[in-house]
Amino acid sequence: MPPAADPDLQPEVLHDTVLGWYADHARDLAWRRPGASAWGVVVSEFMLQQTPVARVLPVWETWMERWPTPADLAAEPSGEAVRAWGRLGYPRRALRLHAAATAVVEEHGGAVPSSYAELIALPGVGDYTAAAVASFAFGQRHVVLDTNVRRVHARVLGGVEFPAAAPTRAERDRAAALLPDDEAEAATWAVAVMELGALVCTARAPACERCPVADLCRWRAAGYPAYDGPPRKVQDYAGTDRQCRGRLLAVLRDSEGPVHRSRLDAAWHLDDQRERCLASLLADGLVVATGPATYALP
DNA sequence: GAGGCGTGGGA
DNA sequence: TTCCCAAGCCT
Repeated sequence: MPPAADPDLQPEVLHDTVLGWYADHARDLAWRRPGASAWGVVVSEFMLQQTPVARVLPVWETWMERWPTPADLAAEPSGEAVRAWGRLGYPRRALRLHAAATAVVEEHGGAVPSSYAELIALPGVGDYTAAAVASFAFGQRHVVLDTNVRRVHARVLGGVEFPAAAPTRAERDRAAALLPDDEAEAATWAVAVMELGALVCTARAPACERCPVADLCRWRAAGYPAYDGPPRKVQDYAGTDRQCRGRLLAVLRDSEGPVHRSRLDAAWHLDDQRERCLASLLADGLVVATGPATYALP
């Protein structure tokens, strides 16, 4: 067998190393257990979009107990999903999950579809979530490109600290080239690389001393060059419409029935901003007007 | 394609 | 305390 151009990055070596590490270090997350349903995986993926695992766990448990199937959720008003979403953040995800459950019932007989094409057609399901569900719930071979995977690839393969702001074609091709040929192995590879990024190759403090592929890592080999790309944008929060919307929605979430406008007025001090945010919540369908001056969850 | 969209916690 | 970031999606 001829020597590879870059023996450090033989795919088989990376596969074996990462898969071996995953076998020993994978977290025992509820949605990964053998008995977990495809619906359970879908629910977890919606909740995990931009929200840490630790905060998702308890909500996922109560959610799945209350709505063990898509039909169970679809049978309730979407407002119940928003209420049960609690403080996970980005509550439009709750609305989309409810809409996805409805679509599963109406278009797929109540069973979560298994193909990428059908999955990505569901509300709130983008490229990542479609690939993740097809891979994790159905064992298929897909490029699963989330923030963890992108960071691991940027470092180990690209030799840089962070990936570009948005996935590039080159990144996608690189990930595809590295995907194991075997379907089952590819599915495990996808979750294993994600887990490595989540537990070891983290954004702020990578634990290279615990990393199974440290010896293969180009970023490490290059001496950990500092990030020199465009500024990575951090979102402001205090005083933004997002915070205002959150305050308003919290009032409705914590109330049994419709609330009077005065309750919302007390939740935010700036009149113009409060009105604008209430209007946007109504437009999003997160809030409905139940009377001349009363509002409720849908 | 850039910007909007929640919330909480660790460093 | 402040800053950064956490399994994205949609317009």
